[in-house]
Amino acid sequence: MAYDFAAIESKWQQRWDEQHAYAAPNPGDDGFDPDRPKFYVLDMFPYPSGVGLHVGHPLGYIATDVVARFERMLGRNVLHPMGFDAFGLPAEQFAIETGVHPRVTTEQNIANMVRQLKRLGLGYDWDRTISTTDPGYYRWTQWVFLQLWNSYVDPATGKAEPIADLVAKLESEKYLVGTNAELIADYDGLDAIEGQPIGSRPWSDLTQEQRHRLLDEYRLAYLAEVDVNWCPALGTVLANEEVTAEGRSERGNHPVFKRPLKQWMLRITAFADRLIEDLDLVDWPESIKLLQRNWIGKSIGAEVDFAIADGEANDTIRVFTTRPDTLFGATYMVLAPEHPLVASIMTDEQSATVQAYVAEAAKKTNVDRQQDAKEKTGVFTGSHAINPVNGEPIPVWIADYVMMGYGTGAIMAVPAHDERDFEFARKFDLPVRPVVEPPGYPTIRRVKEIRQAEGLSIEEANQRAFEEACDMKQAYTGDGKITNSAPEDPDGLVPPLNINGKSIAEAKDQMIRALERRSRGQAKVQYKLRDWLFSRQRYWGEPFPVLHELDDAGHPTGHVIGVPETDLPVELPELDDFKPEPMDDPDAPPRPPLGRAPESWRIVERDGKRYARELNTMPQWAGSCWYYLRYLDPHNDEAMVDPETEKYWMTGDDRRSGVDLYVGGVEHAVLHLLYARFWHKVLFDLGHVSTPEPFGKLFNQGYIQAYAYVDERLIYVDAVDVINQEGQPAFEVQGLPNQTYTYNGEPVTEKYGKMGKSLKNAVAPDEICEQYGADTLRLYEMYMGPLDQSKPWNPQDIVGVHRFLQRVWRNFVDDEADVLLVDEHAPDDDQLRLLHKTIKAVTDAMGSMSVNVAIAKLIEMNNAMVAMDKLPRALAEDFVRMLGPLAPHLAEELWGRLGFEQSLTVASWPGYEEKFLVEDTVELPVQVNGKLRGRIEVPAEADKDAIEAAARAAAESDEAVSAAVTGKAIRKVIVVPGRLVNLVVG
RNA sequence: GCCGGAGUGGCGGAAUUGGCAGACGCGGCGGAUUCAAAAUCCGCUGGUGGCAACACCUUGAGGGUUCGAGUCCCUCCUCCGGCACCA
Repeated sequence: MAYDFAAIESKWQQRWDEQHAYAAPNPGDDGFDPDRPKFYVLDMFPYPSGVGLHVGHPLGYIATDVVARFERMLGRNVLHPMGFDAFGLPAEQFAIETGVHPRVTTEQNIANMVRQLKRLGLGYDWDRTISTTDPGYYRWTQWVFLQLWNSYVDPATGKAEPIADLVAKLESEKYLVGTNAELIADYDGLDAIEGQPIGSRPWSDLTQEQRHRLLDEYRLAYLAEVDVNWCPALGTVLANEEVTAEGRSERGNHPVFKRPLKQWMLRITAFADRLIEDLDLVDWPESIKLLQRNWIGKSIGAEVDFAIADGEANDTIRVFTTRPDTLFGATYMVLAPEHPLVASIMTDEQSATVQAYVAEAAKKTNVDRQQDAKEKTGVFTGSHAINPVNGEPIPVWIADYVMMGYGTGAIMAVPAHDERDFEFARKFDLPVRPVVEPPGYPTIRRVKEIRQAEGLSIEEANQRAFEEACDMKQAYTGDGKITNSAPEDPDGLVPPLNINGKSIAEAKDQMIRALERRSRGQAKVQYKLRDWLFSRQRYWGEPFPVLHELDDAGHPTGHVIGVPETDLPVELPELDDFKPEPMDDPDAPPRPPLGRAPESWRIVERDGKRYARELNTMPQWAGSCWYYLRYLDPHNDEAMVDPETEKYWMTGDDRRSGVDLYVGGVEHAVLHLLYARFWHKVLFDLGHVSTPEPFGKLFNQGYIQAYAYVDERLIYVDAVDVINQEGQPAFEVQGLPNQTYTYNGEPVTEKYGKMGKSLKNAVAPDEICEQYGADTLRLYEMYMGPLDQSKPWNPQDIVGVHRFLQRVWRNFVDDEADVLLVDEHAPDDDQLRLLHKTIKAVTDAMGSMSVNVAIAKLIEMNNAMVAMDKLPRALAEDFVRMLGPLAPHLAEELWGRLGFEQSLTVASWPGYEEKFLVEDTVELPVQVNGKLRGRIEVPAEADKDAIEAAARAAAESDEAVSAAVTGKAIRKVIVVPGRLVNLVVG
């Protein structure tokens, strides 16, 4: 009988399904063994799309399945779950087009994908599967949201704590409330009148309304008016990543506008520091850590307040700078065009120019601004500000190279030491004053010389000296010593501050302290990270578990209460029409689809008051922020997850905290992976989870790429139907040089990219399973190359691994007689050595996720076994065990034929480590003058002397070695234990 | 522009992390089987020279460290990813 993969695979898939073979027991369940260490291996769960999986999707799933099976083999209690991230725009869009409710299509899509996944023989614990759209699931998404809403970050601890604790601290006057709603704990040192710090008040002085507002300022989930990407044609806000570079919606290509809207926000910025620091706790690719660090974008510097010289006396312009040390070099200031002070500080003469510039800037999108970045533009406001350290008035400009969205939207410009400021100063002929002396350049002395020689002013001499030092080509941003500080203030208003000769780091420090003493600034840490815009005007998402209080007239009062936990979930109402409402007017108020829900859903009465439900829904990312926790205890109605269960799966003694291995694509580097870490930290602070980080080890799999073809209009055509000039299907005979391709007789051009629907080059796994079987597909995908690399799908290569499986089959089973070719004779020493070597290599390779190498070793071993007359049983059994994680169906079948009743792929391998991982002898290469001449076998424990002695013996006895040494003296013997011996002769 | 990562046969890729470069697979060539084809099996397959054993060359380019470099250091080139006026 030939290798009948179809029969074998369906037989075993059915059996695994019936037996719930991959169900992992929780503590307290039947079959739970507390002595087994846990191993939690997780895939990034997919979106259940209507077209199902293509062969690129399961790449990561197969890898985790191999690891899961391997770890199970080593005796661990393995949790390997799968679920679906099913809320979101595509389902809704599809529903709008077809009129079928998204729940229906979602369920169909999930069923289809489960079928596809099972067909690949992936050993998931299907009893634990979840879908984010299931009310039993999103009930807990809402619950987590309420945790956020009911928490604040305490300034003393930096941790999330219940908002009730804040109330208690305010009531006991542990905290007073400052003028800007800041919490003041240690008010001993502040100026006080009658024991109370100026400008601060106790909680008891606040009105009900003020208390409400104050708490809302601190909640981790809050409502705020923010600038959002508003797409009137789609009737919804969009996330930045849903907007194209041209400022249009990714779906439908409609214009997108920036506009302020009141939206739910999550205070992720309160965790910015910890999100950076705790990256040190996890085993993630450095590139991903770097991406997150850059995204959070921490800058350490200072805020400095500049008084306005000739405007209203009270106005100050606050700037953020990372270079407070260069404050003496600030020769002008720049405000972003959107800066709120622009209108009040421009002079009458300049107002027309300024207004024109501001209006022009408002029309530009961010993208235009970037494209215009090469040419700086700006206008003078007519006003001046006072440099707080030398009292000098400097002009205030407006320019769009300063962004309102970062820092304070205003900068002090130091053209001598900032490239952008330099460029701007050159263009508008503003003074450039160097205050950092490049090493080796004596600026101060040179300035003096120039002044004496040419009788120039300080300003002019500085300029000249700087031109010499920097060749006037660019700003000097390197290290150096401070110069030019502390010029005298003619009015004597500002005490001189001399920091000349200090290093940049020292000068930053001194400058900040000086600013603090004068109340003109303070140290400040700035982040690029923004708070997370958390609401969408869509139907197919989680409803918010909050209620808006209404007054008697039915208008919102602005007060919000949380829905009690016992009333969760807030289910999505049934709607006949869930379309978002398109509108032409970009300023019209949004009308989210939930506004069309029946009044019985929208309006709630509680304690005699009327409340309106929130009509926005949560964004796509919400459900995926915590799903890895729900897998642990998916049917729990009492809690998100049982604490004991959470502790067991998320903490391990000898392993990393959290999920032991998390595999997914890089595209989630800064969104999902950052959001999930944020939620996890909140849950950690509140005591709901036991680890500070959710994912101990992260692995990014590469993409499967494939050729794609575009016609003359640059539109992708179905790749499978493209033929080359010989009439062969291009998709099967790939990568040939100098080919011409046609589609329906029309010429097309070959491209190359990520496999997927948009390039029309997707290959369905079902086709491959049909033709070669799931084991072949699994093996091929693992064999293509390193898991973290992108690699081309090449159908020709599939036969290679298929032949391997056929060879394995023939090796074990006689084709004609259908009998086993294995008997009880003992393997000889060479065979055993080969087996040990292979198992060691396979183990090492699997451990380092190099599954492709592990497969190569198995092929090598099988090729060696083919040459044997009959397989010794000991060899055969261990070979099948190693094959188990990679080709589980075939391995199960052979295991059964070897006479075992118990399933192989859920069993552990007893005695594995003692049996194979102990090496007693090692083979060392022997070199003569760096050239390999022979090998010696020495005990693994041998010390340097013993190895040297063995090598000297080989120089006498070993033919090749002695030939190389003959006639020459051994001058030196280099011994690297465990590695090599080198005889230096001459 | 800045920050990452990578360059090895005709192709995908190995190389115990400084120790026989090219494992394993594809493709190619030759052979077996077959009326024939597909499938399958066996042998060869980095380059140059040689009938041959063998010799020499070879990991993007150039230099360096070392008994020994694909691997480490410096300079340059190319490709891929991320960020992009972030003060």
